Amino acid sequence: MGARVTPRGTRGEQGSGMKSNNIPVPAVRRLSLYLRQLESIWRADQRTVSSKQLGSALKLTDAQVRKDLAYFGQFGHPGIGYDVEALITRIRKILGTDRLWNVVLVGAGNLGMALSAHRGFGKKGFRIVGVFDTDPRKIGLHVPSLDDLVIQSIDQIADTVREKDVRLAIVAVPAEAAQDIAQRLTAAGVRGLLNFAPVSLDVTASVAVSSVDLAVQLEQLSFQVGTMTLIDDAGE
Amino acid sequence: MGARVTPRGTRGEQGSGMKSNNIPVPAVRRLSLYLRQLESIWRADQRTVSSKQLGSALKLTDAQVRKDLAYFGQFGHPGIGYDVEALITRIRKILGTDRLWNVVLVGAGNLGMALSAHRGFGKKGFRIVGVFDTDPRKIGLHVPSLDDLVIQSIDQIADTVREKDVRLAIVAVPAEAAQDIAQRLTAAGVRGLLNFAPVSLDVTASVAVSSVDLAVQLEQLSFQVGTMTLIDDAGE
DNA sequence: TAGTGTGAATGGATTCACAGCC
DNA sequence: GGCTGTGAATCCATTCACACTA
Repeated sequence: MGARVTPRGTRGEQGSGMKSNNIPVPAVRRLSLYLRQLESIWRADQRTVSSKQLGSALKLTDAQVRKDLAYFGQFGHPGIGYDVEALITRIRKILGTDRLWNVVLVGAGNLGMALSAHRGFGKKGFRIVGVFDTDPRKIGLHVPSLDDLVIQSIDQIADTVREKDVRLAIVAVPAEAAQDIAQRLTAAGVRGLLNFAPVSLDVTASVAVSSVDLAVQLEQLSFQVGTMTLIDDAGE
Repeated sequence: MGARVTPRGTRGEQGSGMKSNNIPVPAVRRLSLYLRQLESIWRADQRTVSSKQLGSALKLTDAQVRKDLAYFGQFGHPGIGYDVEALITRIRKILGTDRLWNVVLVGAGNLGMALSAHRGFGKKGFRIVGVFDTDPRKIGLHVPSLDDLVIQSIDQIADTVREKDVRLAIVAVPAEAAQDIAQRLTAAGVRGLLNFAPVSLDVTASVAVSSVDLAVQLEQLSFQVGTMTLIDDAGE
């Protein structure tokens, strides 16, 4: 199972002789969407699905879907399609969500508290086992949605990470604090960061970072709406 | 200024003879990051920046930065670099954030309320001018962070969109409700949707959609951490 | 010397098209 | 007839390398 994602961006520091089929980054991103769609199809009591059907729901071609899935193995049955339940199981295993992940949340502001209450995480097997903040007025308060949790001081992150075998962290602190928090988290042994602060975090290559900048998302829409209008004006 | 983004995914319905330089989608995404970084550089009192410096802060090559910026015009001065202030102004204009955008927010749950309080939107020129929900117990309540706003019924969306010239909407409702809300919003004339519901929305081609699925983000980290560990085990 | 802008070359990802299977 | 898996072809994005400019 030596699946490896093609590096893109990070220029290779070393060139070992390992071949292994490289999986495109975009294919991995789509894998999550396939899973989400399959779960919806399963809830609709459909037990089998074709690449064409799966693709059209996500606005992808059937060939794209087949190729993506083929990167990870042979899941389909010619003439039949894919077994929905089996495919869900396989994709969960590939993504690593066939087990529980303990997660810590840093930043107990508006966004942090909303994230602590977010039901979607639990459904996918992510459990928030610690909430941290620097504000002394917040430390000690109970987290409403996570009833047995109390907001702790940042200094206690390392202990929690070790005790609860935490590998993922959510960073929901102001931009100025984010780099320092990232530093502390990686030093404590966290392997992946979901960053909501509007800064580009600088971390070791062995730590994965995924950033969501809410304002940037709106900015992209602003651009798209602007250019679409131009196209409309041109009379298409 | 007939900038057009390359379509990817949507197969061409028509083949007009218009050439125009196609801008890669990834370049547009990076444009927002350049802007964010430039604003940070400006706050650090630096007035000029090279493609190399801008790139290294974002882990991109200098060539990438130059090519991206060149898609939109000639901004740099050989031997000098880019004028930070001028470049900020130009990028804001390209992205359309050189003016205010009125935005509506649908869904007054945990996430919706956190988004209403998010300072990042205001800083970029996005103003929330209406908050909507279906829950009768919420309708009429004041939005704490937006003091002159009251939560309204979904039925009033169309009026607000018309009166306030709203083009963008944030969808923070449960998955089951999202498609219906998207439908109402587009019918009311909204041109771009920022969707937080874990579903793929089906809308007219003239409406832009940007989706953020928080659980999917963690799922991607789970995958990356999993494969990274495999690589570590292999002894790199 | 330091640095941009850009054609040409490279490297990846998507789509095509079809052999093979149910 | 319907559908997968996959090499080959195409399309697109990134990187290289260099002419050119301050």
